[in-house]
Amino acid sequence: MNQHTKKTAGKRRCLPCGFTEVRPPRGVSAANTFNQIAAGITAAGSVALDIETFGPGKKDGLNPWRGDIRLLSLKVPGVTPWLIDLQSTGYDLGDLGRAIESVEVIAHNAKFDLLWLAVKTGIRPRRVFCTLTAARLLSAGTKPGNNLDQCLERFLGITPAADQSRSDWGGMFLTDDQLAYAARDVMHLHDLAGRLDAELGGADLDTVKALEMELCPVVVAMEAAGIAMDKPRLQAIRDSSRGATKAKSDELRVLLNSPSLNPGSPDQLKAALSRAGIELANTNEETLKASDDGTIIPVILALRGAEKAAQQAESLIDCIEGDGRIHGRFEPTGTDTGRFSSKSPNLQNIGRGELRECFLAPAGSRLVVADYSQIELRAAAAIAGEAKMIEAYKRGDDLHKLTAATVLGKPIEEVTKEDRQISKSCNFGLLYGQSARGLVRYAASSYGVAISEDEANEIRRAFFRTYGALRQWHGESHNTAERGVGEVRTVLGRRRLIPKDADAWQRFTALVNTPVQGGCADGMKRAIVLIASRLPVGARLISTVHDEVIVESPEADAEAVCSIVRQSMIEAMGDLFPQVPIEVEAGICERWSEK
DNA sequence: GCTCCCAGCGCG
DNA sequence: AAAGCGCGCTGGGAGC
Repeated sequence: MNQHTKKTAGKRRCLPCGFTEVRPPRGVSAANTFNQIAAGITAAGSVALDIETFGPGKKDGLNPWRGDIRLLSLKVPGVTPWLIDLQSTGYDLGDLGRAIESVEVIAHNAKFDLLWLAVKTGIRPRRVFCTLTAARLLSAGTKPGNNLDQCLERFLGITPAADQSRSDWGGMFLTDDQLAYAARDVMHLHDLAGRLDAELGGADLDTVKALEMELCPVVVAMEAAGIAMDKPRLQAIRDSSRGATKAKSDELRVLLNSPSLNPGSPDQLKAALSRAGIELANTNEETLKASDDGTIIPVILALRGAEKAAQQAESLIDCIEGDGRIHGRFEPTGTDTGRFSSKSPNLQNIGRGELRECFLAPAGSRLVVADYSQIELRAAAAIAGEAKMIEAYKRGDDLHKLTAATVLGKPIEEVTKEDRQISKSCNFGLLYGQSARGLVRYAASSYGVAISEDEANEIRRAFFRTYGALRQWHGESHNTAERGVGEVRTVLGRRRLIPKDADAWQRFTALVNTPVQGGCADGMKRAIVLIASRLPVGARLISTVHDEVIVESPEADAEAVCSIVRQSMIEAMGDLFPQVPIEVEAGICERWSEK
């Protein structure tokens, strides 16, 4: 019954909705309480965990380098939740921190909570069950919504309560509504995790679940580490790009005789071009290039390029934290296929030019940059059982060149650079169902190679004549798609559901794309886990871009780290695609661009 | 002032 | 009938 009494002073308060608030008055240590909670957690063997955060600015409450944790909510089965006001207790949790590190942590979006804990308290749990990750693995390819309320409702039938997540968690006193909300967030996590775990097992997703849960703390460490930036260089790029943007805009306004034109508006640009006698369906790069007049169009393209660079440089600068580093977020389950997505900022679309030179190793360190060579093509060859490709890889041939030779019917020594470019676009486009028309467009816009549709058609036929197993794999996939298949899996067992309303074409592309792209993502993730477990003290993973990883290493260890990374990548991917040799290009550099 | 969608474009 | 796949960010523009 004393659970239902409400004390206004002192460090513990119990309310009818059932939780224990830990909020010692100033100058009073919370150590004894922490010890008791630690004992409870250790005895339970697992703890459900959630934090509430706040910050001075709008989005600072989501950024551990700019905001603060207000509340740490902990729950073990059979005990009312503990709500710890870290603004009262401070971030040193002593034995409680060690207890949390020693048990399994259950959290919804565990990566978020773990990142804050790592940055603010140094607590780094290793065993994790993320209920968001579990829900996403189950729902990949569909959009049911996987936030905590939606999961509680879908998996446990619990109806959502008032959402307090966006309330002010920085106030002097937290409201009863806020505390009730925080308690509720951890209250059902054990049940939810249990239910999700059973569903994962029932759907044969145990292997991919194990991988993702192992990956979670590794990604947290990667985000916490961040990448060192050359800020002055970035500012110089921003300024010169802004200058170029301004100059090109002015030039364009004169050329088009429209002083008030906003070149950033596709509508306005299209209208102005029309007045100048250039009629276009839209103003994208491809369309512009197709009607290149040699005067106006190049200005537009140059403007767009400068604008993009200025924009990206500016947004990178804004993301640099007090430690001089960018701590981007990697989302291991951010895509339908199993690839990572990246945000805040997106580190997977940094231009290959001077911007990459701004990512560097601090003094005394080196970057070890490693990427898989043509990994998707190798995976496709393995999946389709394409002996011709596999044999070529085993011989160490240049596959793009080989494809060019066979498709164009030339001896391999007569293959030109342009031929190789065309076949490169064949290899990567036709693989996923690209049509002849698509090939024409792709070759033109990506490689600057002009071919006719007839030529493209002939190339396409020749490609599939050469690689018969690929053709057969596509044929089978078409048949499966026509039959209305509802899911597709990678070799590791990762599942992508195909929406009920998908047409046969969408099913087909999902069917050929996911095992390749997703399978490679599985291999990369296995490699990342392996690398993290093998790196020497002082070296750390700092980024990944689909088929590439970056490790920051003390200069003295760089060579050793380089071989660890290369070996781990080959090993991890080779297990999934043993039919085909895996090649990794790894190098040591001071800037990302130098690889 | 805010939210939403779109076009456009960077990457693998 | 026609169709490469997978992302996130930005500014413009519409609507509330």
